Amino acid sequence: MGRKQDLIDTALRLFYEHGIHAIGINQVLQESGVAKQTLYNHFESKDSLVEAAVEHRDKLFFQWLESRMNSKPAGMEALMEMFDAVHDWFNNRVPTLHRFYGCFFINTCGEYSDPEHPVHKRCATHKTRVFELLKRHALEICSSEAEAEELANALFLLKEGAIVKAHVEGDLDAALKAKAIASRIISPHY
Amino acid sequence: MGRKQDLIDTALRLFYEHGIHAIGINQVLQESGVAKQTLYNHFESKDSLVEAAVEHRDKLFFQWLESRMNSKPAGMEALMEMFDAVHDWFNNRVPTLHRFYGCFFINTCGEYSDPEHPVHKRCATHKTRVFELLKRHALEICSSEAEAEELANALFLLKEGAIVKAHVEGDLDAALKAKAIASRIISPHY
DNA sequence: CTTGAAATAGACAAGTCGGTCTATTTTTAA
DNA sequence: TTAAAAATAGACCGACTTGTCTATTTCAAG
Repeated sequence: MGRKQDLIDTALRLFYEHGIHAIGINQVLQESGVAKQTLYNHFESKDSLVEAAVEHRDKLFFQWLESRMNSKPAGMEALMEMFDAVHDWFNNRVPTLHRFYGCFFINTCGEYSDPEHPVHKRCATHKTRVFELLKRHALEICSSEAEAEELANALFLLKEGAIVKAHVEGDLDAALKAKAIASRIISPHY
Repeated sequence: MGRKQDLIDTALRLFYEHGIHAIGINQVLQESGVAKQTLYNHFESKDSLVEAAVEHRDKLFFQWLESRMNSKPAGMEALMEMFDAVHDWFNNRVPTLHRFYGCFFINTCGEYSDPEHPVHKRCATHKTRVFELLKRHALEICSSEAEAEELANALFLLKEGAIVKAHVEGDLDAALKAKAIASRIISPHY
């Protein structure tokens, strides 16, 4: 599993930092120190390497976020912890996620706009997974499923907005501002 | 002004739909019907055409949003109108803005991650302009500058989050959901 | 009608793209 | 130890990249 994972790691790092279409296969090979034939032994095309990179980022990011939220009591506190977690991410305190260059999935959908493209779909799946994570915790403090859905949606939008603001405008406190708004939304819920 | 604007229009359309690095100069030339030398007569490089496209999109988008908001009484109603406006955008009812492929500025920052790059900076400027527009209206219904800043920030994050959700997950009602959340945030303000 | 600017087509350069192929070396297992 | 599998370097392919250059044509103003 060594070479294949090296390729995925290097590809993800370069794709995340510079965008996917800006990075050529040869650069991935050079920086990973893997031979070209080895790449095409493990992947049938660049696109399939891209899919693997997206898949890997999904795993990295989701596991990280889930474990951060699980470090707090389910419900309110876990939901608030999410904002502290992304705050750390924005400020480059999460080595696992590399330096912050916005959301890899948002960036990637900008390059694969067609919603039917497998890469775009894979990014959508990631976002849906995160949303479900929020909803699970929202259910702990809401009196109905519909209310939990609404709350999870509000927190999700604030989080996505904060990611955009942090990346585009370089606002490193975007997560904390989002958290403040979230806490005002969440308080009537308990 | 004919040929130059043709180039900008065509470039913007293609960049928005497919991403910037995925589109070559030759494709812009072919689809606009302009000769290569004419392009390099008006622009010194592809990057400078990219900057012109970003500038143009800023103008198109901002003027559209501002006029939509100005069609309502300043303050609360104008702020709510923003969500109806982007709802129309998401659902392809604003021909001026082309078919919806997410936010061109967010997408572009995904391809130009370096915050010092002129293209990235230009995208940041756009977002700041929109934020200031919101803040101007927030001041109409807030009792302090700080409060207006907070309100504008909340609405801004919800709007950005809705754009992301609409594009990545294909949620065409994202703007209406954001509006519902916004109206609950905004009501204590008056 | 003429002159000069603007636009044209298209060849050309030097380099990169994704991808294939061959031939050699390294690693792994029986 | 030996045989198969995996990885290697690097040539090679055709297409495409941004950008330059020449030579011709279109067009508008005097």
